[in-house]
Amino acid sequence: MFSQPKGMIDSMINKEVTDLVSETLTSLGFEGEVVLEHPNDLLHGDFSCNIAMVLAKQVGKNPRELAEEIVSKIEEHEYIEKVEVAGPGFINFYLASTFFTQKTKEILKQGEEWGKTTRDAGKTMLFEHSSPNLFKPFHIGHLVNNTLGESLIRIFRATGTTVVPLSYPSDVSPGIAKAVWAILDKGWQDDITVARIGEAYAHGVAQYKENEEIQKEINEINASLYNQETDTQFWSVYEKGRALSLDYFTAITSRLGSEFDELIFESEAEKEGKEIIKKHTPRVFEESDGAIIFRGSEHGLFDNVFINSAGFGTYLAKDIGLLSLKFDKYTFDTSITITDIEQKHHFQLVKKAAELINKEWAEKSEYIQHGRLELTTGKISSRSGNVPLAEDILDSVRERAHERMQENNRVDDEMVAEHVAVSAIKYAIARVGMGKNIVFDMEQALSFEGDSGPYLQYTYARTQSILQKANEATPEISSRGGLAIVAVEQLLYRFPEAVERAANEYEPHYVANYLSDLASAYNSWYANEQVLDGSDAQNYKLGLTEAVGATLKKGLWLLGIETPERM
RNA sequence: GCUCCCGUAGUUCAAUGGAUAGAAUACAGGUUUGCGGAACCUGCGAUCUAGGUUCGACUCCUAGCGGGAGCACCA
Repeated sequence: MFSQPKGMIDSMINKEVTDLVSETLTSLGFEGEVVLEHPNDLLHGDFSCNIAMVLAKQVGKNPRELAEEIVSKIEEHEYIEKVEVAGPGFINFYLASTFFTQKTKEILKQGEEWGKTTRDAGKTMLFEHSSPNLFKPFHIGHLVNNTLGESLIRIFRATGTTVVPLSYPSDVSPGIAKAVWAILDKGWQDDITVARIGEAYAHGVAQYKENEEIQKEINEINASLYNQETDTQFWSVYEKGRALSLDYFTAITSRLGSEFDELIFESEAEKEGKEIIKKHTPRVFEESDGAIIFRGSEHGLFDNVFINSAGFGTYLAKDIGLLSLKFDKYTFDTSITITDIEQKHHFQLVKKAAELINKEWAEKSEYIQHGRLELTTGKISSRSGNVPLAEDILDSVRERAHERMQENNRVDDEMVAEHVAVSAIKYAIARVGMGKNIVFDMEQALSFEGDSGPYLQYTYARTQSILQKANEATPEISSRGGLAIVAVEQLLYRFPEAVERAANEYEPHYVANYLSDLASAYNSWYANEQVLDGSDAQNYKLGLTEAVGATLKKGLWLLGIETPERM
C-alpha cells in the first residue's frame, strides 16, 4: 500500500549518512544506490553499507580495497565518530556520543509524541477486525484477531494514517437459526444469557444433523429471519439474543482495549450483496443448479456459490455487499480486513469477483490473515466444551497473576492482575510473525518470565521506580557526564523505524521484538551500572532511564498492552 | 488430486540476500547488600534433504521428504 521500500530506515541520521556515502561515490566516479542497514551486532556499529561488495565486480577491484578507498574519502561529520572497513567489505559507521546525547534529550522533549511520525499523514483507512458471530461465543480465535487488528490500527495511526475501526457482526446465517431454534427447544426464551446462547448454538447444530423434522423447522426459521418477519416468536428470541450478544461484544472488546466507530451488520450486507450479484448476472456470475455461482476456476481459483438455491446470499455475496456498503458510506484510500488464515482463499475469490464488478473495489481493498492460536499444555476451565472462550483464557491467566503477586509480596491489585494477564496473552500473539500459527504454552506464559509481556511491563515499572526514587521531575540534562556509549542508546533512536516497518509490512511483531531487545539491553545495563550514584553522569543516566520507560510505554501501547506503574 | 502456507537448538520464536544464525525456555553453574531477583551473568545446544543462482543463501529458483489450511449452496 505505502510506497516505502521494505526495511527502509526513515530517520534524519540515516539520510545524512546515506548522503555522505553517495557524495563520496560520486567524487570517486562510481555509481550505485546506497542502502544502509543496522548491523545485526551492535558491536559492528550503528550503520553498515555494503556498496563496496556490490560495486567490486564491475569496478574490477577487491571489495575490501574498494571499501578502504571509499572510507578514505568520506568527509568528517559531527555525528560520526568512526568509519571502519570490516568483514568481506562492509563499511561500518559508529555514531558519536554527541548524537546519542542529543537524541536522548529529544526523546524526553517529545513526550507523548515520541514514536509517532508523519510519514503517512493525510492517508485514510477503514480497518475491519474482531467481527463476532452474534450467536456464537467470543472465542480464542477472536482473541488473536482482536489483538493483531487493534495493534495494527494503533501502529497505522502512529505513522499518521487516519483509521476508522469497523466490525462486521454476523447477525444472519443458518447457524443463527439453529441457535434460535435451540433456545426455544430448551425453553430459555425468557431467560437468555450469553453462556446459554453458546450452548444453544452447539445444541442446534447437533440436532440439525440428527433429525429431519428439526432440519425442516430450522430452515423455516432461517428463511423467516432472512426475510425479517418481525411478528414471529423466532424474531423476539432473535432480537433478545442479538442485543445481549452485542452488549457482550462491546464489553469484551473494550476489556481488550478496542473501540469501534462503526458496525456494519451481515444482514445489511446480505441485502446489498444479493442485489449486486443479480445485477451482474450473467456478466460476472452465472446460474447453476438453481444457485448463482462465480466461476473462480476460470481465474485460477475455484467455483463457489454466491446466492444459494433458496435465494439467500452466502458469505461470498455478503462480503461483496459489505464492500459496496463500505464504499457508499466512507471515503478512504485503503480498506483492510483481517481474518483467520482459513479464509484466505475465500477472500481471493471475493476480491476477484469484486474486481470484475468494480475495479476500484479490488484496488483499494486488502485482506490479510493471521494464524491460529493453539493451546498446548495446561488446563483452562471452559464453560462450553471444545473451543476455549476468550473470557475463560483471560480469567485463567489473571488468576495466575494474582498468585504471582502474592508470592512476590507485591500489592495484589485487581487492575494490575488484569493488565498483566492481557499483556501475557497479547504479547504471545504479537511476537510471532503474522500468518504463522501461534503456540500458546500456558505453563510458559504463566511463568511471566523471559521474553514475555510481563517482562516488558516489569522493566517499565522498574524505570518508574528509579525515577521516583531520584525524586526529581525530568532531570535537566546538560551533558552525559563522561558516560561511555551504551547499547540502550544504540537502540533507543530506532524505535520509530520499528513502528514504520511494522506499518509497512502489517507486522506488529517488529514492534514486539524491538521492545524485547530494548528491555533486555536496559536490564543488562542496569545490572552493571548504578543509576543513582551521585556522579556527573547521574542525570544523564536518569534521562536514559526515562527515555527507556517512555519507549516501553508507547511501544506496549501500540501492542494494546497497558503499563502499570507498579506490579 | 488441485491451490496456498510452513519445516531453524529438546521446546516456543527471531534474523532487511550480508559478518561468528539471535533470544526465551529447559538443563548445569553463578550474581561483591547497589536504585525492584517477574532481574542479571556463564555454559550446553539448531538452518529437513539434494541440486542451482549469487562476491555472499535460513532467506531466491527446481526437485524430493515431512506438517498444516482451503477446494459448491456453513461462515
